[in-house]
Amino acid sequence: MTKNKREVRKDENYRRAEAESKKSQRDNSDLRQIERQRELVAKREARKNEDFNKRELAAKREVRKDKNYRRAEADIEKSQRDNSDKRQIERQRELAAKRDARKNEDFNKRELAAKREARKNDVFKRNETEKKKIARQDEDYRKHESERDFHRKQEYRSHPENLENERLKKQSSRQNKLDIDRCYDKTVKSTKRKNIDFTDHEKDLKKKRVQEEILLSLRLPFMQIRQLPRGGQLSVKGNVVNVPVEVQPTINSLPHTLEKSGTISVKLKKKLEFKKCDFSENVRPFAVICALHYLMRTSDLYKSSGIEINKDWITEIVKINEEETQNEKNSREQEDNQDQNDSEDDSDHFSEVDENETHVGNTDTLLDHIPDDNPLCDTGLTFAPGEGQRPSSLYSDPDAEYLSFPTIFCGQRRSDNKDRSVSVHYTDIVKWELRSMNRRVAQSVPNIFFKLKKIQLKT
DNA sequence: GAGATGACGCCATCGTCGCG
DNA sequence: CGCGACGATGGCGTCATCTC
Repeated sequence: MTKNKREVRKDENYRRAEAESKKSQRDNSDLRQIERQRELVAKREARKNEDFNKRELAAKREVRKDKNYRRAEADIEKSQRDNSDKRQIERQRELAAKRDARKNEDFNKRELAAKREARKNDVFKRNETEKKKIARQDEDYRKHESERDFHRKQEYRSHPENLENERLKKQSSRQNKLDIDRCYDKTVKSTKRKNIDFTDHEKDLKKKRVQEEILLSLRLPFMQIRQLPRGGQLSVKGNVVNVPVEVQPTINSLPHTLEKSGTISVKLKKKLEFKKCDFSENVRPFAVICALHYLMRTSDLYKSSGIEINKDWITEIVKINEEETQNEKNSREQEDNQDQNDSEDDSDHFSEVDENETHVGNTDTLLDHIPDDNPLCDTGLTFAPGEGQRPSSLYSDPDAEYLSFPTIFCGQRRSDNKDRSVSVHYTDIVKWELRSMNRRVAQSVPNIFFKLKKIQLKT
């Protein structure tokens, strides 16, 4: 076929006819487009060729020789330069802003540092925490805060590595605490802790008369204390009988006087039927009830006993106290001058007054009321505490000592051996208490005997 | 086998810090 | 100054181990 065509093309007529038909084809626009695309592709291919590039550059150089073209080019460059100027300005502005920001940062830093310094101040810190506390008193705020914290924690704990971190932290903190505890116990051996127990107690319980103490005790340790024939040493005979006592009837029958120093005579009997009374002393009902009120407020042991005090009386006392605090302010200067009077009071057994009650007016009222109280002294009140109660064993009553001697222990338990990391034997505690700076244990003969019996029982 | 003890995890709360 | 974020810490329940 091809061979035929070649041969045919040799014929001139045929060739002309072919060219003409092609021409007519090219006139067709569709065909032209297709051809143009083909040309573009071909050109692209050609540009990849360096020679073609060189040729193109040369062509451009030729074009630049034309003035108009150059002017146009310069204009373009100028506008580009303007753009770059604008950009520069922008950049400078940014820099300035950054500088400002940095300055602000510095300022902030300084401010923070100042705050940090301020927070080192205890007063400031206390104020801050106080504020937070006040804010946290609000129910809504607390709810909100705990919810927020809860969500935060949940989010935090969703990552296992955080959880692990938390665990490790806790572990190390516990270890630290343990170490400190052990070190502390090795060196100080918990005696200091006991010391704190003692000094924390309020002073007004220290100076209580024997019988006032008995009236308040929830337990009565009955024991026979005798003077030995030679030398007059005291000894205890037989066992200690621990009797639980109901304080409520005693308190109910005590007159609720408002005078602080008013005294009444109280006799204690083993049984009401008996004629002989074992103890007889003048007692200040005010002091007794005040002490009971204090014990009820502070002591868990007394709170659980369920004693009720007349509330009306308390409110009246509170009123009086408020008035007295005002008076106290007024008469504080005068009080210094009353030291002589106080020393006189101390020498007089019956007018022994608590430290808190050293007011000008008290001595006066005491003097005023002595004649009034005298008839009471004759009749007096008689109690038989613990009558009809069943004695309980010292074994089964671990709180007996605290309840028997409220003036020594102020209704507070000693810290338990469970709370100490090193257990301390009862004898060590007794030794410490007897040797303590505070002589109240050493001066209480019944308590010494009580301790003796307890140790004998334990061993 | 019962209770004592220690380690641990989870949660709530608190004090402190940073930011707007 | 007030609020939110954050870390420290205490309380409580649980489990494992020890002791009698």
